[in-house]
Amino acid sequence: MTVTLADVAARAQVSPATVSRVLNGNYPVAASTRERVLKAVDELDYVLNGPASALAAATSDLVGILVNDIADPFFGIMASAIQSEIGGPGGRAGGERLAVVCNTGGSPERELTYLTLLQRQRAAAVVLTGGAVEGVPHAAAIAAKLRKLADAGTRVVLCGRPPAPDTPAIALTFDNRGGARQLTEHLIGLGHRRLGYIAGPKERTTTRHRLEGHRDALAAAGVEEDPRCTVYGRYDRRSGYEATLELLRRDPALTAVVAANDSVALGACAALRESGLRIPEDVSVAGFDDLPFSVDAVPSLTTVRLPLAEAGARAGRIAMGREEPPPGGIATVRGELMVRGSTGIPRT
Amino acid sequence: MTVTLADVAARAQVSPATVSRVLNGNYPVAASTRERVLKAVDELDYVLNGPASALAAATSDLVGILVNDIADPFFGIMASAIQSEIGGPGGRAGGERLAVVCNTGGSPERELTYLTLLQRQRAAAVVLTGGAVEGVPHAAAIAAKLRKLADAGTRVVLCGRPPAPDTPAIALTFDNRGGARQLTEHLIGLGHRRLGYIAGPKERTTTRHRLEGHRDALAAAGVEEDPRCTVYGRYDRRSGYEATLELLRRDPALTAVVAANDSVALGACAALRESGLRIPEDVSVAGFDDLPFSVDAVPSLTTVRLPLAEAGARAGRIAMGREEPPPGGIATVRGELMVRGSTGIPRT
DNA sequence: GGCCGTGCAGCAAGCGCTTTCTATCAACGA
DNA sequence: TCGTTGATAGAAAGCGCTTGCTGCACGGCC
Repeated sequence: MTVTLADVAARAQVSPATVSRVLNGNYPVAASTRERVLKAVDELDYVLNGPASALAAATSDLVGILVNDIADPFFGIMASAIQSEIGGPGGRAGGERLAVVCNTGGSPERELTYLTLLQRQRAAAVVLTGGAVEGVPHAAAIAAKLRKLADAGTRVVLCGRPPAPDTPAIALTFDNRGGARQLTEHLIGLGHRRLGYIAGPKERTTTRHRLEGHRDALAAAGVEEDPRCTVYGRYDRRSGYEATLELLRRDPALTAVVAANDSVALGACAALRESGLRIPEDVSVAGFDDLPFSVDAVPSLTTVRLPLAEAGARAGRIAMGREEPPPGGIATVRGELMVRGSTGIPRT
Repeated sequence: MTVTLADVAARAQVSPATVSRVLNGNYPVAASTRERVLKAVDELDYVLNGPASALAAATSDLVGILVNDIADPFFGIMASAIQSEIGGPGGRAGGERLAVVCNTGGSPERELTYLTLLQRQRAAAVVLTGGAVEGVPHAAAIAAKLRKLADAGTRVVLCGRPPAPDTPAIALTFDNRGGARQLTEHLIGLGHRRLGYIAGPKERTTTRHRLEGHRDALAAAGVEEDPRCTVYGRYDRRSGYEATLELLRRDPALTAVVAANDSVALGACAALRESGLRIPEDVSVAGFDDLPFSVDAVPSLTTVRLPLAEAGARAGRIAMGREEPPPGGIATVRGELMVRGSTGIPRT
């Protein structure tokens, strides 16, 4: 059968307690004893029983990372950065932790279930990334769960998600609103007045904030906004493609398309091109996030760069207690406008 | 303190054993009793203690997914597909399992450490994705670990990775060699004779197989190959950019660039464009994988489509024991040549 | 010389759950 | 009416580890 602590103890001629202490290194053990134990561990190829250890110590080395869509680099980049700080193998942290990336698909139910699963595993920390789904029942349920997790000693960090009120969760929030505003201001500054907006899924905070920023800019510039110029969709390329065709149908004279994110913007570009429109001569296109492929689009995409990796790394450190949480438990992370080739002055 | 099974039992006026049986549903319990128990669970907001349960039952509901780079959609797509079949919340499988995505960064050491961590957690299954690192010590160490995992009852599946000899691991291998060969044959068929090849990291199986397929095609067509026409790099855009400049320096007259994957190809496109070369009029470019953004490149990328999602889903099902493993434990998954706008006849 | 502080190691009591074995009880056929 | 059987429920023994407390030896100190 599998090797247990007791087997190692027997081989090293010490008590199980001593083996445990050698392995955990949290109690003085004579050097000679330690060596004997380590030798036995090695010879027997002993691997600690995680569940047993977690049970006895009432702690776990699991850290959960919740993402909306793991196939989307937006989340992949953040998850990667978080994980690199979590420790895990190769991380700088001593204790080896298992970072668990969970794919919620953007569904609040699955999010909740994953949180329960993590609670069940007595996770050491949980990082929730990306926009939340709005709506009282969901928000309340998630908040309640986060509170319970925190009560049980799990550190909870939100990365790229608005703060969860009445919750001990630390929030690193992206300034989606400000970024979107800057972007649209840029377009307005170029002379655009007829802008189409392709939003994300309707009930997401990210969607709402970006849209609000866009509208703020329009309002500030005195550009009146036709609600028909906003189309809702998903955060993917396909959605951008379809929404753009729809926008073009509604207003063939629009001169700019602002997309909810870069993938959507790429889909928009494809649709415009197929419609015989040049970018940016006929129609300007702007994205959001500045994912790695955006600079490679032709023309390269004007967008708002979000420091995904930096934010993720910081969230990871906070989750591990290796960095002070921001004052008030909330920090706003700003984006940076990247003006590139896909936006220009409107056609006359 | 936290609520335990005993608390629930007390409240429902039954024994802990009965509560356990209700929760696991693997033993007859009278309907009335079950209801009483479930009510108590609900009222107390009881959450099972995972470690304790795993310890007592000697099983765990953790499933590990190892990926080389979680920020790369290649792995994100596979991981997403695997996870969707693993069960997890929302999955069709009844038992709720926690899918753990582990980011190895392509390092065999970290891979090994993650495997140990999963072994420690007594994972129910492990899926390793993507190419392996070649080299006897590593391969042997990984094989030994896989054997040990399998011995301990963990199901081991390789997805998009060559079979691990002397190992009970089920392998779903991509036909990288065949795909690469087809791709290069396509280019040769167009009339290209001076092809540059941008390979991935030198010690990876994926790199080697794709390169071999490329060379097979060249050899079969009687095109003699200059080793200077192959440049090694990483599997990212940057690498493609730099490698292309290098290739151009070595042979300004080349008419086609074959890249190790789509990201690399995109970088190659950028470099060519900056060098004043048109695609495909001056130089053809081909990628591999057919990631979602590849069709949006301008011109859209000729590449080999790998059924990442399908393969991942299948790997997930096999890992869960919901699908028969292929005969011999090995299946080859073929790619499909996607001819698009980035390849054309060579300039004269 | 007796005492005590110090440094290490062991004992043993759990951690919260699962599961085997046993007990109970009602129904039922003989 | 009684033994038998089937369906449930409970008692209790762990699962493999951690850790508070105890035990012991050694050396320095008064």
